Amino acid sequence: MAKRPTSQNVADMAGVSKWTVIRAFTPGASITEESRAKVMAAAGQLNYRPNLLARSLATNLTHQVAILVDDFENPHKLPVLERLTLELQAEGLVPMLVNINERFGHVHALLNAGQRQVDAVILFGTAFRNETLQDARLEGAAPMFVLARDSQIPGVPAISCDATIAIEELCAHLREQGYRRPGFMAGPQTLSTALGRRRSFKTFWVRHGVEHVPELPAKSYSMTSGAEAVRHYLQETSAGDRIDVLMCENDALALGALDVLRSEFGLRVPQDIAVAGFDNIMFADAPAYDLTTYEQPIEDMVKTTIDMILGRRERQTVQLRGRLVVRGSTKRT
Amino acid sequence: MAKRPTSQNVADMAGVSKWTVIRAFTPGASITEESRAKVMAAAGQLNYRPNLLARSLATNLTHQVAILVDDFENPHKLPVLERLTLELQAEGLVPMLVNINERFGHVHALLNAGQRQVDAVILFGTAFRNETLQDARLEGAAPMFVLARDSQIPGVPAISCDATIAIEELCAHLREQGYRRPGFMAGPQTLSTALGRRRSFKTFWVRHGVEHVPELPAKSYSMTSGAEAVRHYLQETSAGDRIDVLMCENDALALGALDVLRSEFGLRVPQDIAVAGFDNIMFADAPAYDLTTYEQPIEDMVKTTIDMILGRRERQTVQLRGRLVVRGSTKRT
DNA sequence: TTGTAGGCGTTATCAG
DNA sequence: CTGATAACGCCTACAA
Repeated sequence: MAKRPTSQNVADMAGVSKWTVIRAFTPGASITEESRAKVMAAAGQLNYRPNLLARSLATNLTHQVAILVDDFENPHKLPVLERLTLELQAEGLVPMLVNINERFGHVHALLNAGQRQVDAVILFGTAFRNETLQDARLEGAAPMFVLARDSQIPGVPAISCDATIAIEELCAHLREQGYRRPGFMAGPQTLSTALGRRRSFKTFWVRHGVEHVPELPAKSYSMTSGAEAVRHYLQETSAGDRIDVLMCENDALALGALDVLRSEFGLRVPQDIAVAGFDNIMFADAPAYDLTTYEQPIEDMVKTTIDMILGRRERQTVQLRGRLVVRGSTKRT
Repeated sequence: MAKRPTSQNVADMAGVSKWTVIRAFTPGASITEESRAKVMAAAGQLNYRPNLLARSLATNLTHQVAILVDDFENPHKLPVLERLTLELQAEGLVPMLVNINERFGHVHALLNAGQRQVDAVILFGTAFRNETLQDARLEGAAPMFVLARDSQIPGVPAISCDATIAIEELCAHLREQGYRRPGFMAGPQTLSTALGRRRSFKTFWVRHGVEHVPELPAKSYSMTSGAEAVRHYLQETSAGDRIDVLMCENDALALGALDVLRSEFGLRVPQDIAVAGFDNIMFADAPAYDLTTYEQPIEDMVKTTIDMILGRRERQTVQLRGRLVVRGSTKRT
């Protein structure tokens, strides 16, 4: 349990001043090879490494980035988190994971992050109100970024998947397969708009002559909510009036719906009703589901975000293009 | 983009010294109500909040905890991370999420965490060698804890689910259902021991007169590895010699196996072959799988870990009891 | 190239 | 109860 050695300790051992020690650890500082060697030898012996805390205090840069997540239910979070941490680390940044919920809200988190002097804040979640954040933004000096959904907050850029193109591609596929009675399962109204998927969906079908697109409202973006929503719909709708394809706002909803369609109502997918989702989460490709979906360009989104954080790219809302993944749940032929 | 106000700024405004300001923000410090009121008023106006970075430098306590994760493929990570962040935050601790992989190994991570002066390190992953960590432990002064698997590192306590009891319960259920030809799907040899599930499984069946328990080796703890392993087994084994129940070391393997059994070999579960897993991950309860499994006591494990971190509990390896979850994949009746 | 001040914003400790 | 001094470990700027 020896105390951490400081630059002074190393200096004493190497017979130089502590400033020379610091220079030895500063890339591109003016110092003789000889001095540097002496310092490094001593540092190696003492196991010295610069104290990043002290460095941060002096430079006003922590190299820490807060990631605010509010929906751990969604399996989609995992691959994004994996990628995000990976790329942040590659840039020497450290991710601080913050769990947002009723007890620990955004404002609280932002104030906290501010006190910890994080270099940036990434909002990676679904449920937050723009108004709340707008106030809080002033408090936390750190620049904010919204990941994987829209941002209506002025000055806070959003990095997301281009929903218009995505839905357009998806619907084109559905139409080509012959589906003409589409339905849409949307998450909570207030949040749903932030994803822009519902609007694009309706727009597409109206343009193709389908005036009425039934909507199946889900309480949250979870499997159980998806199950509930479709259950309710099927109970209320007579067989003749039913939709022939159900587009869900994300895969969690879609998989929940799929389960209910088959196990509770004995319907065949896609023969009786087709299903499509969004995100391409882990289980979407399992034979048990084989779900047609749309994959967000995770790597691209993450890299773009980090480029903005590091100022290598203009801090401005962008929509990136994902990839349509066609599987059995919508293939008639 | 105004600079953060400091205690000195507040002091000037309130007409006191900066130390008085600090006292106002220190619970239980000796200060008159009058002074405190003056300070708080000024602080409110200036939007002052103590700088945690400076505090950490002075106190040697960062209230940051590093969480080292090496397997984001496993859906089981998500609920644990959710719980972990939640409980850490409730104690005023901040989780630092570290992604461990080939490029960014444990030693690297520990050194980094050491430089950042984290108060503790939680190892939450499957793939790490004890030898590596043993060396690294000396570097990082922060106490380490192993979550959800065994620890063979002296001085590093492990908080995990009691595998012996778990497997015992699970097997008792299987035996009661009439299964007599059990097989076990294990992850990578080197890591598998750390979970203690394989050993317990064999022990149970030997005790009940089953000498030979076929083993299906999987390359990693993923769905695809589970699928591969069972595919290989079925191809190599004639129908008469097959096991009647397959226990998998975790749910990811089990679900992968289940998919292959049904979709590729047309076998019925549980009639032709039963399947059980471990962890009770999100999709285990979906009608498409309906997997019998064993749930780890996540909340209990997390709370115990945090109690140890905070020194509220002896830092010592413990095994906590989970819960058997019986579902259709093993129910004959 | 090297050494010296001074400062980052807080806490610990002691004098008044 | 309040103010002052020293320290935490590093960095920037300047002087030798």
